Amino acid sequence: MKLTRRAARPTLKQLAEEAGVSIGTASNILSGKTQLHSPETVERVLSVARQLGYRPNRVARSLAARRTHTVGVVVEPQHAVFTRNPYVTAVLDGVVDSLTPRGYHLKIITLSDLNPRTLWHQIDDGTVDGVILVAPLIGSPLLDYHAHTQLPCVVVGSTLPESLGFYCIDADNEAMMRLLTEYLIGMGHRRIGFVKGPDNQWSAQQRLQAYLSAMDAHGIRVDAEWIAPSNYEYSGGLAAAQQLLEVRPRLTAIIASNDMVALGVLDACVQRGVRVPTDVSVVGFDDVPLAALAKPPLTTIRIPIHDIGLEAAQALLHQIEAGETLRGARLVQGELIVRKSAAPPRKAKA
Amino acid sequence: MKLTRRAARPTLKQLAEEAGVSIGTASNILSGKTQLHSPETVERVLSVARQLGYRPNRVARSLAARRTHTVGVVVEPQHAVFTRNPYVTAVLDGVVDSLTPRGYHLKIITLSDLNPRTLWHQIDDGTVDGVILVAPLIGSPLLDYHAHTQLPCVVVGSTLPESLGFYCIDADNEAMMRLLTEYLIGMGHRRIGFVKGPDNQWSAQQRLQAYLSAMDAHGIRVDAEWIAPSNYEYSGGLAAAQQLLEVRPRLTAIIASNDMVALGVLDACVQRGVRVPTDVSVVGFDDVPLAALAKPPLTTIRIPIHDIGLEAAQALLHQIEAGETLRGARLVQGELIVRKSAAPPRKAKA
DNA sequence: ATGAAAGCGCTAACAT
DNA sequence: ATGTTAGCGCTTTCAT
Repeated sequence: MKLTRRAARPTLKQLAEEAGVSIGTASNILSGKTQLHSPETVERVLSVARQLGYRPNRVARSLAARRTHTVGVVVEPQHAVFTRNPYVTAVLDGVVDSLTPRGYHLKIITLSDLNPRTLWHQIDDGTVDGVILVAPLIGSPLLDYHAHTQLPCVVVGSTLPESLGFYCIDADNEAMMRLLTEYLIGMGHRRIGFVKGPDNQWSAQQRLQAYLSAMDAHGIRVDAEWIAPSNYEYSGGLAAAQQLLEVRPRLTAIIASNDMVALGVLDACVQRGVRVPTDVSVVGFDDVPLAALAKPPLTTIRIPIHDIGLEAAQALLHQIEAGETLRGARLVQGELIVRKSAAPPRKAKA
Repeated sequence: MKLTRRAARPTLKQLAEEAGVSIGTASNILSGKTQLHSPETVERVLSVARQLGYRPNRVARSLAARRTHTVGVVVEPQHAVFTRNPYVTAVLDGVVDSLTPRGYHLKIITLSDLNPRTLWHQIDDGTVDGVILVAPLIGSPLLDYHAHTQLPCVVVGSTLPESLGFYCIDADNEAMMRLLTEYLIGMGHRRIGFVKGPDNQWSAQQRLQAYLSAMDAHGIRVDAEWIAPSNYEYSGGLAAAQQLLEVRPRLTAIIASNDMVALGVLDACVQRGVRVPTDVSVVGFDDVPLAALAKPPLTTIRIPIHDIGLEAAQALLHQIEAGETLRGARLVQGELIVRKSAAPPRKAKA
């Protein structure tokens, strides 16, 4: 047990020398294959490691083993502001919860530009064993994924067409939006407005279609002016509601295609003295944490976003470790959360 | 220009052969040192790279160059739920905005346990060039940082004692809380309650002290029951307010030590029929995006969290690239944002 | 049970 | 201007 110079970080080689074993032996023992060696050797190596403060260099390990134990979460520029994106944040939480206990690490890949020339260098650069694509957009170069890389991948938050060859985990947007629309219809609403999301979001399209088809199924003609666009954010809800509140005769309900938008709609109502739900019902989608805190508390569809992130990471690790490629879509069901922002229309009440 | 087998990912060596140059030449050219070589060679190498779909293996590059171009953001377990932590989220946004344009990558290091034996393996494993410590807690093993690693580091969201040897970027909690308290006092409030943050948060302690000393400076005796604890979250604000609303004679104002807590306080008031700001003034701290959306909109202190994250990343990159070690604290000033949740006490009004 | 040796794919001297 | 070579720190056969 002689004194060790604490100059630079010790390497495996130094450790092995100090312990009087070969570098291969040290490697085995430190990566858990202890049953291959005699108890005394194991003990000696471990104790020298402790004493030296040895820490394996994960970069070297990754290079040699061709495994990084890291997964990348790829975020489109449009989503990259976490502060405004409770959805991405919740997915991230789920991913972390799944990765951490399994010893995997997390790299955030925020695409600065979508230049197809450099895009794949950022994603498939050898530093990750697989990636999670968060809500890729319609028309995104990311959809060309399989033409550019073999990296295991799972998509979250967008249900992509089968033909693209992805494995997607997402809310069942259509079923859930149908449920929500029919909830309102069942209450007696007929003149129901809709604030749609960005045209380049798959989920936005699916939610819109489901609304449209539910209305149609109930024989309700949807006027073009009942539909207003938004950016899926608070500001978009605010603006959209200004427009929808002008419609005459009045809409009795407004479906916002996500909660942030619904919060904007709510505030627009307050600003114009429109009472919710007395004058107009407002509902959201996702059930982000803020939804319950809204005034009034938002009736919405709860999507288990955290669990989706969790499951996505699990599916990815499975692909990585089993070397098996998943395909198709896993549609996760949500549930209607009835709070205070929706009520039967006044006419029906009276 | 013959056909290339698209079997496995091409390596530098293959590329070099294909282009008829040495591996060193190829390396130089692909890492931008093009002026060392003849234009024809450069062109040839680049074109072969394009044609082969060559992507450098960043792991190998990192090992050889001993630079990963990656920074780690270290998050304590207590903060690790992004969904509930607008502060961390905002810091992250700032960090990303600073890193991405500079070609650095981001690794999220969420500590699962704080076992001092394995802690440093997670942080200093060769995969990052430096780290940002997000709001390390009082008593955290992270504070032993410098005894365990030489990795460049900057601390964000905690102003640590100088003696610990860190470079910290943080809000000037004391000055800002003094400002806030004096704003209330200046309005005529005397009986001002305080919802403190967790005892293991530096910022919480600093904010509490500043409140105490501001009150003292104005000759106001603070009763122990005017102070309630919280977890810095909505739920904590809710609970704390229940308690503070019982104080007799009544408090005329409540300072929440951050915005999430203030939102809880606001809701507790609503639940008990206490009007804000008519019956009691409520103020927050941080100015997270939700603060403006609260009912009523929250009077608070704006902390430029995003900029703090941005600056932290910049300071870190500076240390990494210049090899220079920073120390001490950079205190960032905020500003009072007057909205609707605070007003003079009724007595003073009448 | 242990050691020796050949890489993993790249960078960076150094040589030419 | 280009090529050669010695690693970076580790994993993993393959011998012994």
